[in-house]
Amino acid sequence: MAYGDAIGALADPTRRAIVEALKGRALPVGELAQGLPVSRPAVSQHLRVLGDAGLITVTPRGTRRVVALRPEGLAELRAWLDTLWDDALAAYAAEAERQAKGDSP
Amino acid sequence: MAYGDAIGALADPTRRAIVEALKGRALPVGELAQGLPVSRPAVSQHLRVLGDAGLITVTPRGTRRVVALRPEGLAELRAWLDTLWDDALAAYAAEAERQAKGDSP
DNA sequence: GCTTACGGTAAGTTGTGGCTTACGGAGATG
DNA sequence: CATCTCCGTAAGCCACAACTTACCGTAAGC
Repeated sequence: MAYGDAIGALADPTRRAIVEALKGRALPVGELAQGLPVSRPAVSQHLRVLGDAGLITVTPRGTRRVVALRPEGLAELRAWLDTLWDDALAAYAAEAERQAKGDSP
Repeated sequence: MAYGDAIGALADPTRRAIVEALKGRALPVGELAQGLPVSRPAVSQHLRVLGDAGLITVTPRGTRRVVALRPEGLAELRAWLDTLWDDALAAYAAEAERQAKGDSP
């Protein structure tokens, strides 16, 4: 159930802010933390969660650690959401038809 | 930021179980609670959260309250995820190209 | 080799979210 | 009207997650 980890990771506003900040470009941890309203250790802890969820990669470059989005991590979540969407639509249509047929007159 | 509510709602495992249970068909609250490992009041509280997030609809039918998935609630979340996906791919490609060009020899 | 910048880890605090039990109200049924 | 089922709300408890400060590795620059 890896999409559960991903959705759990993205549920936190600070972690969504991190992800949004990484949408354009990869960033070292310090630079990333500078644009956020929390301390740098807090960012480190969030990065661990995002990493465990497979949503980011961290690449050491010299003394910096460059953080980047990892598209594959989103794939599973997208797949789950899509099937959920399809099933919801199907159930919705089925219910509407039941009502149209006069299920409980 | 309505997708935030949606993602927050889906972050909880019990609420995901509720959503999964509703994938096939709409259900009254009691019947829904019967298939879950938590008490009925707990389900009621979860339904409030899911309802506030726009992910379900609750329709009184006699003395029952029938719960159904609401596909539109998923639309915004899907849209956000899709743009995130696109941007992640773009950033990933850009980073790969930077490295190929020999950014830091 | 020493120092400095970068950043992960440890320890402790606190707010909040999910759960339970107990209760109350609305609609069907006789 | 009396009763019974269905379900939402209130109150209280507890675990956990997010944050802070303090500390310690590790790579680079002089």
